[in-house]
This record gives sequence, structure tokens and C-alpha cells, in this order.
Amino acid sequence: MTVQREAAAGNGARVVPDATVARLATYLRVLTGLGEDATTTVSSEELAAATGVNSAKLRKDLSFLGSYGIRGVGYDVATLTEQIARTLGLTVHRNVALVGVGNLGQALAGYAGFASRGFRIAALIDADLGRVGTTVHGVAVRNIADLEHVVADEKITIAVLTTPAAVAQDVCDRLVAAGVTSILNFAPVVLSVPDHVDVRKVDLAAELQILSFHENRKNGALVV
Amino acid sequence: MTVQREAAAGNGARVVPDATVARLATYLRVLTGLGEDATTTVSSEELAAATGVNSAKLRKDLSFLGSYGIRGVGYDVATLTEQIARTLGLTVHRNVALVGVGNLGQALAGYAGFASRGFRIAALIDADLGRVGTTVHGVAVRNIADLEHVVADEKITIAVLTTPAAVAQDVCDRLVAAGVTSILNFAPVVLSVPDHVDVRKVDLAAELQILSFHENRKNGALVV
DNA sequence: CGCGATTTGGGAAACCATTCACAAGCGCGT
DNA sequence: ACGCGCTTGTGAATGGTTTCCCAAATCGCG
Repeated sequence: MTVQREAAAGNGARVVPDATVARLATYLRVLTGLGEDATTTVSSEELAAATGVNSAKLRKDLSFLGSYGIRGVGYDVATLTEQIARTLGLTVHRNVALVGVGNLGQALAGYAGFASRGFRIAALIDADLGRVGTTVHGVAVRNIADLEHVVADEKITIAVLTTPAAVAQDVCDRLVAAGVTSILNFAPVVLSVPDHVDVRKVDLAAELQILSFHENRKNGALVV
Repeated sequence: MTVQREAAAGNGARVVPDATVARLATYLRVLTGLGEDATTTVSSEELAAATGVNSAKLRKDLSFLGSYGIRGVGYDVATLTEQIARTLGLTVHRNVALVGVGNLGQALAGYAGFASRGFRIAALIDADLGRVGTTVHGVAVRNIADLEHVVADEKITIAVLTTPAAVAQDVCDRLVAAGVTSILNFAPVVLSVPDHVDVRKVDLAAELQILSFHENRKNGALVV
């Protein structure tokens, strides 16, 4: 049975939908919390409540990873945690470079959530010579002139971009040329990159604007 | 013509799809940039290229706001900018409270992108008495004990939550009780709120995990 | 003043994601 | 050993989003 899913996968490719991937991280966080209590199994209903999704959606999401639940019982917390981590590629260690050590960059460099979930900020890079050579949260700030060396030496494939908007595309191009294949972009610009590079954008002002839209709707409904 | 859209809108309600709203902020940013050059009109093709979307999608997005384009010509930059701003509710001034003045909170408090797009950080709130009374980026840090007063006095409806995960739900409850109806949550927890409150979550570690998934896919394809 | 080049707006089709609904599987109690 | 209650996994239905495509509108030019 289930002929088409395997078939569509081709040589081992695309099976987990994007929307599912985006939720796996949340499931993983909640599961990790459950693992610290001595909880050994969860039902889809419980996990769904804790992660704020519908239980059918959760089951469908988990079914993309394989069949790790037990009918009548639920999911084993340890097994499920491991499978999600494996799917997300968190079993191999990933070094991350952060470029642009301004306010936001410094805050992210010290963000405990990165370290606690297996991402090591292996390099900080900045163009401001006043900052180069200083140490932020235990990591030395390197000169952007050495970007290519740093990326190669530390075997970095993921970069966090917190530079000013004006230089973001330039820095992005250099990162890509140096071998980076995933970029988390906080600069308010649309980066253009080759197909093999993934970019995720976090636009803080946009988030507030989206909230503003909904505020507007709430009030607008009253006014007429 | 177009009977059902108006009808579905009821007393002036829901017409712009969520996916569209999320992109409007990007369009607005690019348009603002164009306005500063002396560009007076853009075609959907040009604007689409600059914002990294498909031109058909862009036209459909804009058509939800009304019919502000001119066939054969394009969109007037000034008009379109204004219409998007109006749709997003950016014509009225919005005061924002930021709760949790740690590393990330301080960085966000100073984030130029908020101020430049019409959001004023009207209040900083923290529980650490060592921080209360200090000034960060020109705004005094208030005691969390006064949260309710601050929210009421400053007429705040939008809050940014950058507290530790452990207290996020408590703080959220108090914000909601005090009248906040939109929350931008950076704490890695799923907040539960009443229906009339909107929450948007920014999960920085999740973003890296999603990138990690794609890194994994890229390599996985090579290995087998 | 009419024609061709251009570009919007939107109907319709294709695609993806969510939700529903239930058969199949599992463990426990008897 | 067997049935009962519980929970998964997944087809099918639904809903939302994107893409395709082209008629209709506008401008500039001869």
C-alpha cells in the first residue's frame, strides 16, 4: 500500500511538506519539555493541545516522518523526539556564522535558544573595526575582510545576517560564494540567491504591521 | 459583477486573505524605497521582481485592496503606497509596549525599523529591579508591577513579549486583561489567549531548525 | 482618430494544506 | 482468549492560495 508517496519521492527526495516542517520545531520543543518531566508517552490530542494545533493535523504531520505511534496508546516521547530531531537534521552539529554584530546581532549571539537547540555560533563577523577583535558572548568578532576564510575554516553552511540593509546583498553574495547554503536574513531587503541556497527572512517591522492590520479590522468593524 | 465577495464581507469584514496581508508589508517597504527615488509608477512586473514574488500573485494581492492600477501603465507609487498603508492600519499611530528588557528586548527597543515604520515603543517593562528606572534608547524602563497602569495610560493595544519563557504566559494574561489585543511573541512558548486577541510568534531557533532541515535534504540527496 | 503595444483585473484551473471521519490496531481487564 | 475502549493513520472532502491565461482598459503615435 501507499504506492504513490514512495514513488513521488524519487531518489529519496521531498516528502515532508513545508507547512509540516515549520511545525516540527514546535513539536520538538514541547516534547523536550515533556521528556524533562518523566512523561514517557503522549497522545496526539495532548501534544496538539500543548502546541496549539488540531490533533488531526498533528497526526498527519507526524505520519510524514513514518509510523512511530502506537494505536490505543500514543507516541513514545523519546522515540518521537529523536525522529523529529533526525528529520530536522539536528543530529549533526551545525556551525553558524553571524554577520553584523550590532544591537540585534549581539542579542542573537547571546540567545540561549540557539545553543540549547544545537546551533553553535561559530563566528561573529563585522565591518566596524571598532568591534573587530572584541569578544561578544565568548566569541571573537572577526573582520569582514576575512569572511571567506572564516566560513571555510569553521565549515559554516548556515549564516545569520543582521547587517544594515544597504550591505546585506553584498554580504549575502560573499557568503554564498564562500559556500554558505542557508541564510537567516534579518535585514529588511529581499535577497537574491542561486537556487541551491535557502533564505528565510525575519521581518520584525512586517510582523507589527500584520498585527496592525488586524487591530484595524477589529476597530473598523465597529466604526462601519 | 463580483456578487459574492461583497456579500461574504458582511458588515465590512474580512476581504484580504492572510497570505496577502503578510506580503503587503514587503510591497510597502519596496514602494517606499521607490518613492524616494523619483519613480512615479511601477508595473506589477517590476514590483514583483523587486519583492521576489510572481507578478500574477502581486496583481491579485493588490486587487484585494481595490482597483488602483491603470491598465497599460502600472500603479502610481504614491497612491499605492497610501492604499497599502491604509489597509495595514498604519495611518493611525500605534503605541507599543515591550515587556522583557533583556538582550533581545534591548535590541528590539532600539530597532530603527519599528520607529521608521510608524510604531513607537511607548513603554519598556521589566521585572528586574536593577533595570527598572534605567533608560534604554531614550525610554524609561517601568516596573512590571505597574504593567496595568502603563498599558492604560499609554493607550497600548500592541505588545512585544521578550520575557523568559517561564513567565511569558503570566505576562500575556496580564497584558490581555489590561486591554492589549495584539501580541508579538518572542518567547518560545505557545501562548493561549482569548479569541479577540491576535498573537504572532517569532521563533528564532525554529527558523534555524527549518534551515537545518533543508541543509539535511541537500546532503541527504547526495548520500543515497 | 484609430491601431498597436502594454498592462491590469479577475475567472478558472491547479496546487497545497487543513479538517473530517472512520477503519485498523493495540493493550488491558476479565 | 476475547471483547472493549482508546488512539493512530489515512482516504476523502473541504478550504485556501497560487498560477495560468486572456478580455478589457489605457496610452502614445502615426
